[in-house]
Amino acid sequence: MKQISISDAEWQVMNTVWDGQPLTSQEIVARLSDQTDWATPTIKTMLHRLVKKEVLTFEEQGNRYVYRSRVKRSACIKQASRAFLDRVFDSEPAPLLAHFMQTTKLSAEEIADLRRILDDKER
Amino acid sequence: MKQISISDAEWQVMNTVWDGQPLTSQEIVARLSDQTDWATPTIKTMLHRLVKKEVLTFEEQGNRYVYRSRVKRSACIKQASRAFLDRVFDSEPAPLLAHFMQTTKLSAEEIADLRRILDDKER
DNA sequence: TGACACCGTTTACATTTGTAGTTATTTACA
DNA sequence: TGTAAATAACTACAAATGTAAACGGTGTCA
Repeated sequence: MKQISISDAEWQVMNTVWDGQPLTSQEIVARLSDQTDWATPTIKTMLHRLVKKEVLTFEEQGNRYVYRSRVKRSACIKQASRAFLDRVFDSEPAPLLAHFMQTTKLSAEEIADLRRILDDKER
Repeated sequence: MKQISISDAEWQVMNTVWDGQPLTSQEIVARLSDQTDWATPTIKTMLHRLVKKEVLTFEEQGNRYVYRSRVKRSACIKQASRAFLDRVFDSEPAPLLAHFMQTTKLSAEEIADLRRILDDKER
C-alpha cells in the first residue's frame, strides 16, 4: 500500500466524507462550516488536493460533484496510528495505552469492552 | 500553556534530547545519525528552530552548545495525544484504545498493568 | 433574454517543514 | 604562530500546508 499523507486540516474533511459518503461539495461545505470557520473556497481547495492525492474521487451529477473516498478510513487510521505511536511514544504501545486510559473518560461499558479485548489478547 | 507545535522530524530530535539531557550538539548529531540519515547541518537547523520555538535552550560551554529542553516531555505528549485523538478518532478514546490494543503486541505483564488501570478507573 | 447566483477551476501567497550547502569563527595541533 | 579541523550561523530552496481571492461557465428566475 502506498504512503498516504493526509494533513491535519485534510483529516477533518476526510472525516466528514467518511461519515456521510457520498456527499456533494455543498454538503461537505455545510457540515464543515458547523465545525470550522473555513471559507468555502478553502474547503474546495482541500477537496481538490485530496482528489489529487487519490484519496477522494468525485463523480459529476449535473453540475455538481459527488465525492467518495477512495481509501478506507480504517487504512488511514492504521497508518496514522502507527506514525503517532512511533513518533510520540517511541513505538511503545503500553505507555500509549496507559496514557490514554488515564487521561480520558470512559464509561463502565467501554471499560468492560476494553477488558474483554485484553482478555482475548492474553491467549 | 501556549500552543507548542513540534513537527515530525522535530519530535525525533526532541526525543533524543529528552532521553539524554543535557546533550551537546555533537552528541545529538551522533545519536540521530544512528537512527536517521540526516546531514549534520540538517540537525543543526532543527536545533535552531526548536530554540526559536522556545522548546529548547542551550548554554555555551566553551565553543560547544549544550542543549536542554524547556518544555516537559509529558506536556508535549499530552498535547500531541489530544490532537491525535481529536483528529483521527474523532475525540472518542474508546475506539482509539481498542485499536491500539488490537494492533500491537503486549506482554502478559503489560496486559496486567493495563487491566489494573482499568480497575482503578472504574471507581 | 439578461442578470444574478451557484459551482468548479485557477491562481495566489505566506508559513512551515524537510533538507542541506556555504560561510565565518574558534580552537588546537603542528 | 599558521593552518586545518570543528563548530555554530547564515542562507537556500523546494514541497506541503493553511487560507482564500478571482475567474469563468452555466443554469435559473425575473
